[in-house]
Amino acid sequence: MLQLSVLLNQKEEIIKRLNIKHFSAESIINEIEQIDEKRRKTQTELDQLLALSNNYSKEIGQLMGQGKKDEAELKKQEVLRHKDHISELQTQKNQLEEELLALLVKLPNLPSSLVPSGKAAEDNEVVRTGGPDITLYSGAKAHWDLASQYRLIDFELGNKITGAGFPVYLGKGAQLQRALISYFLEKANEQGYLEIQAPLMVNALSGFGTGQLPDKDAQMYHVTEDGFYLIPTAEVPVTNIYRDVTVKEEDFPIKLTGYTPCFRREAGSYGKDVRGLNRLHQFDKVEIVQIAHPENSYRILDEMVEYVESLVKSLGLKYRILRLCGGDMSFASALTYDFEVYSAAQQRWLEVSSVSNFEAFQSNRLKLKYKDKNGKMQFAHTLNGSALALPRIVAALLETYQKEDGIDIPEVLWKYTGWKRIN
RNA sequence: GGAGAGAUGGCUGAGCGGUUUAAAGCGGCGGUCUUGAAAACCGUUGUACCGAAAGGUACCGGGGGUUCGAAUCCCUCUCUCUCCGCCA
Repeated sequence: MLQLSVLLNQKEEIIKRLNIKHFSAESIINEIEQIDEKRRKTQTELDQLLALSNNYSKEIGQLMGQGKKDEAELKKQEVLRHKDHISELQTQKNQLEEELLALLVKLPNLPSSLVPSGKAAEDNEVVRTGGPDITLYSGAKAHWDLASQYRLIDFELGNKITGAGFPVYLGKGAQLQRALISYFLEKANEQGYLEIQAPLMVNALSGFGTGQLPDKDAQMYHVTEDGFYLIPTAEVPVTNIYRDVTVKEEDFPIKLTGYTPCFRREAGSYGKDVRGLNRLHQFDKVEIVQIAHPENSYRILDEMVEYVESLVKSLGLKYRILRLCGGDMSFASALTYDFEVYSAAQQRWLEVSSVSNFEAFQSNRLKLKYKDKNGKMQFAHTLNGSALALPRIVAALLETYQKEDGIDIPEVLWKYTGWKRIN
């Protein structure tokens, strides 16, 4: 959520920058301006009346103490004259505040100055490409065929138990999942991230804090009976640890990591996008989160990108890093780098990580602050990234390392799997 | 799931409906003293909003109500603790 004071002071600039996200903000901001003005007026008037009535009440108390009941009674009548007006103003003020929030929440975060203008995925900027070139033997298979040939993943079974997009991993398929999770967590620990096991369901306040709610909730499974949401990413519970928290300036940066399954409804997806492991309703992911001093957040974003790159590299996958354009980035992000690995058999790029700086956008919703050197409260910056999401990594691993008689897995995983080859 | 008790500032913990403008202690910050420190003593101590400022308003788990006036009384929700039941 953008800060109201900033919004009103730099109106033109903000409208211009939101254009990069292809969001026209002018009418919303104008409306905000009007409502805010009404809100201020209402509060000033209300506060004056409350002050008046508080004073009368105090006097009544004193008069009662002195036994001057008649005088007290007169004052009571005086206060009663304003009572209706006070409650009217109070209702009005609450209403205006609600309206204001409802509008504020509609505005996406401002893109940083590095964000390329552009409408869709094709307009993303390739920052760099890395990893080995892959030449497959003729007759190489897509990961879904490999998965069933070696009995690693049973999509049909998941279909039976739950529905499409909930695969069942078996044997070495399941072990590979566990190995990747352990590997990613151990690496994050080495980098100083505190490992967290967080709830897989969150309440609405948490969903609001990180920006999934309101309006963007079509992506989440909703447990209506209890008012909970299944998390679409560990970002939600992990970042919300710091909701309503004032951190000490010297504690920056706060580094957290967590493995969780992620649940996404993915309404409207179809075709080759959802084939095999390409897009699932439930998948595993290790997430890294940082809470940072505003002065350092972009240096930290670079650091996180470097870290994620080291992971992808260590798995020997061909990859590329994209700087997302305004049209392709998320609502809450100021700058996002996506990592894609090459699916050799499908001959397409698959997104396996998204690393973002949200600046103060989430903090403002979370009320996540620190006290600066002058003793003023300021919003912290939040960042997060996948490190990494498993299914597409598995898809790329299977396809990249397939031979005619088996699949070799990267050496870094051996100590977690206990074996080197699928055959 | 049932019964009972509770939720007060950074922490502990008082608080007959009206000098509560939330006591006191601890902690934090500043100062005096000291070569330095400790001790002692003095002062200070939250957040949000309105206001150019002076100042004002709100906040005692959340929401609502009674009252001229609510931390205090009533309703309701949430959470915590104790006991019982169930259970990995």
